[in-house]
Amino acid sequence: MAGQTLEGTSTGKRPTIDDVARLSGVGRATVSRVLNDGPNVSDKMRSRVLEAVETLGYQVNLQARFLAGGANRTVLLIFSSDTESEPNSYYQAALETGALRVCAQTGFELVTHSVVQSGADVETRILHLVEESRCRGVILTPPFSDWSNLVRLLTEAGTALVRISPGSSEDPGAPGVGMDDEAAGFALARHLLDLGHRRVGFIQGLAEHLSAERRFLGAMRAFKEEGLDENAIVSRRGNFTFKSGTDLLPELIATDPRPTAIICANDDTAVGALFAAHRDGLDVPRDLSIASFDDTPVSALVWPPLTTVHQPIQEMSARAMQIIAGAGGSGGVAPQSCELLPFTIVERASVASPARR
Amino acid sequence: MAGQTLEGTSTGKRPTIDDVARLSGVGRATVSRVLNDGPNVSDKMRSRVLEAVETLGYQVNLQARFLAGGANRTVLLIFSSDTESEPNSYYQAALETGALRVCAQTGFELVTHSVVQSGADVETRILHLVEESRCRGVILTPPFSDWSNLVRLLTEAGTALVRISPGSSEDPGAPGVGMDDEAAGFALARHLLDLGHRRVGFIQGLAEHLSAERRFLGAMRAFKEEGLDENAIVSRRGNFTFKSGTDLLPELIATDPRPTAIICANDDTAVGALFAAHRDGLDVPRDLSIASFDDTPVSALVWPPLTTVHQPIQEMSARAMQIIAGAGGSGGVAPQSCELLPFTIVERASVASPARR
DNA sequence: GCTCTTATTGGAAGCGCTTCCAACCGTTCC
DNA sequence: GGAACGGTTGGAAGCGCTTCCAATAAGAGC
Repeated sequence: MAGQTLEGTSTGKRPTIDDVARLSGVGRATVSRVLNDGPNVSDKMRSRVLEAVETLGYQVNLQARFLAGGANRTVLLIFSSDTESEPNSYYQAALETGALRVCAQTGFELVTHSVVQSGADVETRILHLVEESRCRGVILTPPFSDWSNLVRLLTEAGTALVRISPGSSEDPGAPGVGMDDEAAGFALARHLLDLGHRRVGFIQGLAEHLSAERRFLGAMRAFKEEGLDENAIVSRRGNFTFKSGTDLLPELIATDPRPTAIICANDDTAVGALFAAHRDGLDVPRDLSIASFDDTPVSALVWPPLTTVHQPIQEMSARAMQIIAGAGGSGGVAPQSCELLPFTIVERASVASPARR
Repeated sequence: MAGQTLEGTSTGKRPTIDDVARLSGVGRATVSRVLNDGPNVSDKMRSRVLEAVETLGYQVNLQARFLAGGANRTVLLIFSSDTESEPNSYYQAALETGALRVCAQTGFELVTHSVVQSGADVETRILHLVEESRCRGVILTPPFSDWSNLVRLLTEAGTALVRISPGSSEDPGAPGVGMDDEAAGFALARHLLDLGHRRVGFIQGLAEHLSAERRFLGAMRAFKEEGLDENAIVSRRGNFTFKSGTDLLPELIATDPRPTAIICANDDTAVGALFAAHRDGLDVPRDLSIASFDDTPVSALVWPPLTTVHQPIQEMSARAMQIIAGAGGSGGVAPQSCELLPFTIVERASVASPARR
């Protein structure tokens, strides 16, 4: 081979691995090994290559790397969007932020997809999305995380899958990350009981969101263990919206005897209930305590601020990303378990002991 | 050539373009043309290929397509994240949702990045992100959209760049999408004037967010045109947070004569101000009107709901995506102008005529 | 000193796709 | 009737990278 042509290296184009190889006077394969922390590279070679990379400002072409068989570093984050309703923006943004944080550390890329939940071919559409992207992993958010058929399809497609807040932690299938919703429901109910409440209303969420159902069941268990009368508890089914709260609160406080506290499936509903309470001239918490789940920012912004169960949303998605990132080339993702992150009850002013009647 | 080998097409692997070519008995180049809606393909060939694609369930490998020179369909959405503060989740989520909607229609992929704003090498880090991804375009959100050096660097790197809410619409550089902040500020101030307010307080945002400054200037223009006294207006500088509102409201209402209305740079600040008003025993809107900008969901959830200027966030990012998607292979993005989307004042209960003293 | 291992190294074969270009075909025009 | 022509078609050359594999260098053991 004639003298190594150091000239004519790059002409406006980005440097390639061959440019690096030429500059450092080594083979292309060696450069590749250095770039991938491969084994069997002498220190001398390594530093020579690294130096060339530095001077050339070389950056690998990820598409080429993947084409050639390297592992893709893309992870899909899939949200459900109802056709018209505003998405639950905080929940979505927080999940994303948590995942993004881990991405920045690990060099992964997060691609977000919002899939309209209606229509018959939803599962197929998602499957297509995943296959086309050739991604390394998928993070599925509720309620998709509970669609066991979808979970099965994706798993069969060989995707590293992590589910956010799966409804049942024993459900076989893919691993999941969530919090112990049943225990959270129990704890919040217990908190109200400890303050002296004996008549409680509950505004539930959508039945298909299993994790929300588990919160409800946990609360019911607390009431039952306390020996409360069956009809000491009144519940109505909402759909997680502000409107659920404004619409259903009147129904709950119309019952006799009137509840002294209301638990809502999520903060938005609670804020709606609070709004309705103001509207109807009730003083919170003197006349009525209101508590909820999630601890989204709005819960601290309203007056009075809401007592709510803090759900570690960012941590959940961060953990999900870690699981995928750690799954390595093919090492099976952690066993099909569901990691439960700790929750805490954030006590604010919307809850107090019931006024003596 | 011997009989076309229809057998042995795929063995567990995904079908490739060659499989399609073989099955349909045409050349690989023709398949490629069909897939890309290329010119000069007879209907007969086209339908034959399409049929083969169908039976094989073929999907292009995007990485390979890009490697071979096809246009990438990835767009980067870059957010700024302060080290620890909670991101403005609604703003972020709404921008993303808008962009995602267009992505779904156009087959683009949105990759979100959250870049920590502190540190000296921020611009370099962003540039790296962009170069490494080989993306088709970049959407820059505030305050990055006003970093003219960054804009210049990215433009020089040959990226299709669209800025969200750039501070100045005349600023040369890349195209932008926003709303007429100056006019919005003017309109909101005018609204208060029309109701009879003559003493107004203003809680500003961070000075580096130029679009917020323009709102302030617009409001000041309205006051000036009305002939209000210089010191009829009191302003304090906040940082867009709830805390800004709670902290600064007392200062504003401590002035003599006391303002009858407060304008806040954004909803969070207004919610804080409202919180402080409750705390300090003021009745909103009887004792004090509060208005703000953005119309994020929280503005409708608090009591009383806030009068605020609706900013079409989703539409802004949707438009940004369209500009990038429409920029085609290389056709220069629309001239370096800034598209201004219409805003509207959403009248709610937090604003009323000042009480007669 | 010489053969046998073992750690390094570079050549070359693709990964799946786009695109240039030469070949081809049915027309149109002189 | 033959030359020129524009619409079609398929072969082949990469895009930049990983990885298999043969080749070489360097120790190790007798």
